[in-house]
Amino acid sequence: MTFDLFDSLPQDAPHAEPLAPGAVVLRGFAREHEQSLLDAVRDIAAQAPWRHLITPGGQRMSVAMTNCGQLGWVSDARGYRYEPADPESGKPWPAMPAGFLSLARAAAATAGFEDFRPDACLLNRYTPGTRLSLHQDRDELDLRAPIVSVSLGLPAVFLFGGLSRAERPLRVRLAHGDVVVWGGPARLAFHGIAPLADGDHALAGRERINLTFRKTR
DNA sequence: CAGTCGCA
DNA sequence: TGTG
Repeated sequence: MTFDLFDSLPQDAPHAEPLAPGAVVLRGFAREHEQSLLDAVRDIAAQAPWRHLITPGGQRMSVAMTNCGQLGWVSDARGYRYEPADPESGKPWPAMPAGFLSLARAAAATAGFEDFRPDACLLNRYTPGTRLSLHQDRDELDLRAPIVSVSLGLPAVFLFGGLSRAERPLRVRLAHGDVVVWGGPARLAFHGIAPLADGDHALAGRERINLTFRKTR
């Protein structure tokens, strides 16, 4: 990886807001697809219902999760891993909608990561009070590929830290339609979501939906 | 044995 | 709220 997003980005992506080398917020990037994205989320949740996973330490996560794509992220007493089927039903995860794939690819390319081919999409549902404490996405085998994260519904404060837990994270407000991409030198950055403030979104109601695209292998 | 997507 |  020899590129630097601080140098390579802003000209062709006017709404790009660099967070760190290898990390950028694309403001409103997903907005034109808001309705079809939310429709697809409903459809996925009808096949693989939202559920609260248990951490290896035995704690119930406040975020409700489901997945689509070839593989889905799961957590239980045995640890974190990617599974080809929903452990609740034994059925394969719902297919990744074509629109999800093209949006994730376009966002990655805009951020300087060409040819992103995610094989997993984790869907997170936040309601007021829900949080996700600082963590790294390190269960993927292919760390060359970036993470692409799409925000829908209520706004949230995104915590974006460094490669060590001790570095104080930036606090960035993410609104409906914003997309964050991080990879390269930022691929293993610690990140999280502060407790969600109450509110009411015209399309999503009292919820924030986050789509996180990953290439796991 | 390392790490801890949560907690004290 | 930062750190183990």
